[in-house]
Amino acid sequence: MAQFTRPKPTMSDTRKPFPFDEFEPKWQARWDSEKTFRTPNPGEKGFDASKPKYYVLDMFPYPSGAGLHVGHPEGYTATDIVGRYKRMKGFNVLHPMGYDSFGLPAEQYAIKTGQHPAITTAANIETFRRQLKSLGFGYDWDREIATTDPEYVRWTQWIFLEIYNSYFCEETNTARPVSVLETKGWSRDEIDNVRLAFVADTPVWWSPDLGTVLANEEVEEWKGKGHTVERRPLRQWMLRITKYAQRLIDELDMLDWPEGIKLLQKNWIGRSEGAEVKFQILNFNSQVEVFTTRPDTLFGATYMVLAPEHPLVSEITASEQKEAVQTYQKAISSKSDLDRGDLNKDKSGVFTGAFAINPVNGKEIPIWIADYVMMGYGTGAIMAVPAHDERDFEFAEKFGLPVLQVVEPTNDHDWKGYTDPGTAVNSGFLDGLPTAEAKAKMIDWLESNDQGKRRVQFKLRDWLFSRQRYWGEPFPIVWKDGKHQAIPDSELPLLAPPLEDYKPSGSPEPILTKAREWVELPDGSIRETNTMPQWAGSCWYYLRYCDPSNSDRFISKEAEAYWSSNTQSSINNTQCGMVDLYVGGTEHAVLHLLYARFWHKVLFDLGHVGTPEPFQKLVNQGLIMGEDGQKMSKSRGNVVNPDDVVSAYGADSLRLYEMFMGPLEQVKPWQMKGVEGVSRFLGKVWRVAFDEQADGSLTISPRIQDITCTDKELLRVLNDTIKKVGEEIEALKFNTAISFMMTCTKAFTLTETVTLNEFIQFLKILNPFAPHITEEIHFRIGGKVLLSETEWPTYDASALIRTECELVVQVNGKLRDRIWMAMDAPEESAKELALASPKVQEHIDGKTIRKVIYVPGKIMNVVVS
RNA sequence: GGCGGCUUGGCGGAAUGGUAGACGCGCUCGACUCAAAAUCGAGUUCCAAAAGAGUGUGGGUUCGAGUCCCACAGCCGCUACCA
Repeated sequence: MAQFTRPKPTMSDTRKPFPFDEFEPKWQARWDSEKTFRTPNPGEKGFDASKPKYYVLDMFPYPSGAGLHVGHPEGYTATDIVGRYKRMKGFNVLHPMGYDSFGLPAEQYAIKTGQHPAITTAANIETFRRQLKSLGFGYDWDREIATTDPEYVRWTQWIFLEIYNSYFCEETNTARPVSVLETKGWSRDEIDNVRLAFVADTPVWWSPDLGTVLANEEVEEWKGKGHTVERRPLRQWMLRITKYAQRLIDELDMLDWPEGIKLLQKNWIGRSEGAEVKFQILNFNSQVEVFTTRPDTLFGATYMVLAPEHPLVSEITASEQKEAVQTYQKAISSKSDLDRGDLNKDKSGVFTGAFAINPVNGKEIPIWIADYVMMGYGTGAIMAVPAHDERDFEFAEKFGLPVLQVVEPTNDHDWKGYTDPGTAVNSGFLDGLPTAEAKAKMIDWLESNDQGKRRVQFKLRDWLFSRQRYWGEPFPIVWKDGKHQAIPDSELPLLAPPLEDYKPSGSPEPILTKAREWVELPDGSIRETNTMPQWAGSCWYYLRYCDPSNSDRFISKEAEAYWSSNTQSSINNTQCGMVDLYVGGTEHAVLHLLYARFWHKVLFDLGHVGTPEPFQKLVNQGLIMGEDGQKMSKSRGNVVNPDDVVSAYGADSLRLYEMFMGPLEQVKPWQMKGVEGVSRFLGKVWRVAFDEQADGSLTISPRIQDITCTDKELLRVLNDTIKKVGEEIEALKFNTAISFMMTCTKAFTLTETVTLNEFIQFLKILNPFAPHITEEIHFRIGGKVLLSETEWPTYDASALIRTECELVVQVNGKLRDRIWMAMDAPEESAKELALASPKVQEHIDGKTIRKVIYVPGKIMNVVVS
């Protein structure tokens, strides 16, 4: 059990190093009542248009019943430090917080506790808010939002209708309103076929015990939690994210995101270039299209494989193969995903009895079905080139199919199973060409002979956007005469009706169908009963923060323009994302971050927002592990509760510790001893200011004096610290920033006179990290204003200048001596001093000096042999 | 299998190609105390000391490499028959 306790309390040890339990709540109450961190919008009282904006965003939490986890304050403290720092540097800082309060987990929790999700959600939000406030974060609480608020739901639904009422124009590569098509005379059905939100019958992942379908991307997560999923063809709402695949890849280049996350998104979108090839089926009027990235190997295609679910299978299967094929199909459909993919890589398959004609040489090749070909990717059919594809090779070996070489390796690799580029052989008009050229030539041939064409294929699927659950936004859609249509804006928000029983029924019917009175409208139309996934709310919350109580628009033009302005990109000077800094966990690398980018781009295309991307700079905080180095989990009993840390050491200590643990982005283990360490540091700062009397009362230390500082060394350390801490905050290197402040505190501890001005400067730079204790000290030593409302100190560069230095002298790269000399000593005199050193002499004696490297102020390296 | 990340004292971690181990934890010793806690001070990579060795392993570039290049190993994460 990693339960932690305060070091054994003794009779006299009831007092804490500083009375955080008294002053932390006091300052929190003051910030709250004075709305210290309120940020006015353009047009509002107190708005200063001369200041540049800085938008620093946290990934808002899902308010679970478990309350805040120590992982939350990690990112939240980092953004709070940056936000408070930028504020002191003269920015209008937007630093908001809210709750991602819809979703499956909330509903699961409600079912478990037997309470309505609205009640549990409200209670959980209450807990989260209390915990967040107890950590002293400088949020603008007037901007607090929850995705379940009716006013928020209203605009989520409104944005959905914007998407619904749009199509993707291939010419402009942007979304446009479908009204454009109406004026062009498109029919209703034609328009419905191109909407960015559309209804489709597709095989989807259905979970009986959750009572809903899941997006491809969510399946693993819920399976991991022990839920079952099965494949079912169901009628679902989809969002046409695939139309944005290319832009979602290309526009990553403009973002200051970790390269790893960009790569993760690129791989998820999965672009591959190749060709679509048509194969005529022998004795049938049908053709099969395959997608291949290696059209140059077409001459080597010795068989074809269809996915078992491929619609053509039943049509082309020869009667003598029917039984075998059907048996195989049945076996595959009952196979779980795990059997088909993860665990079983053994190739299996059945011959259909049919043959396809290779368009390039007229050869008849057998058509098989096999589960290694997926219906969901490409065309659900492949041409198999066993000589140059591992999977095809394995399959051909197993079933004795011919293997024909068409690529000559460039190295001494055996041609069988050689998959890298080489030189085309046995390939007619391609012979002798390197792979890249052979691909191009084959595509030209296919296109000019109408046998295929160039094609770019993406792994990304359209986004399955509907759920059958209760705790989500209802679709603002009604069905009339079998056709869907939007409800008028005036009816938004469309809220779910109250339901007594929202437990999964085991059928794929949406739960809202139970609310008959709500579903059936007087004019005979019927409400859509699906609800939106949890992602819907998190796709645009950063926009709503900018103008949270606007009842006319999801965000006003003015607020959008101001909070999108002046975003600084480190890559090129283009302004591309709205949010300057976005901090959150890596678990959202592909889902939330991809969906939000997609929605933002649609809104951008439609002219509702002015930037093509939502988040300019992204930083992923590293996971905090348990004290045992394992992932924190209830079952391991290594979970640390932030409330316990706050009551034992105070909020400032928790904040400081989480920042001191190590680099923000790194995975780090929790160490309760480390919290004690930073708490001790804060105690030292406290004791610079105060002396404790025998009776336990505090008096201001007589060392503090309001006079001009003449202590050069103190001035040097302080100014160096001011400079470094500013730089480190900008670089998000909070751990080293804190270590510099520890060093500076030591200097204050050792000096005889603590000059007031210098000490207050120090309190200012510590303030973003430990806001409570710094305000308290400042107040007690006579400060009249809030430190957080003062300006960030500028450092005095002249105080940093050193005239002397300790020059390191090396002989052949090995450290031999250190010699004090003038910082700017000329090379000749420095050399003279260095060579005179007995320790250096010892190592150059009798040898020839070949070279002397001199870096003034740092190092001298004498090279001898 | 693929992709990404990581590897530095007893521990968390510092180091624009320039003194490896800042800062903190822990530990040791000392001061204060009847004693302890708290606090303050000194020390703490390894080796008994000197010499030397030392940033996962092996090479390379360089006057000089934790840092750059090549190969390899181990650990962690994500992904997985993507044609």
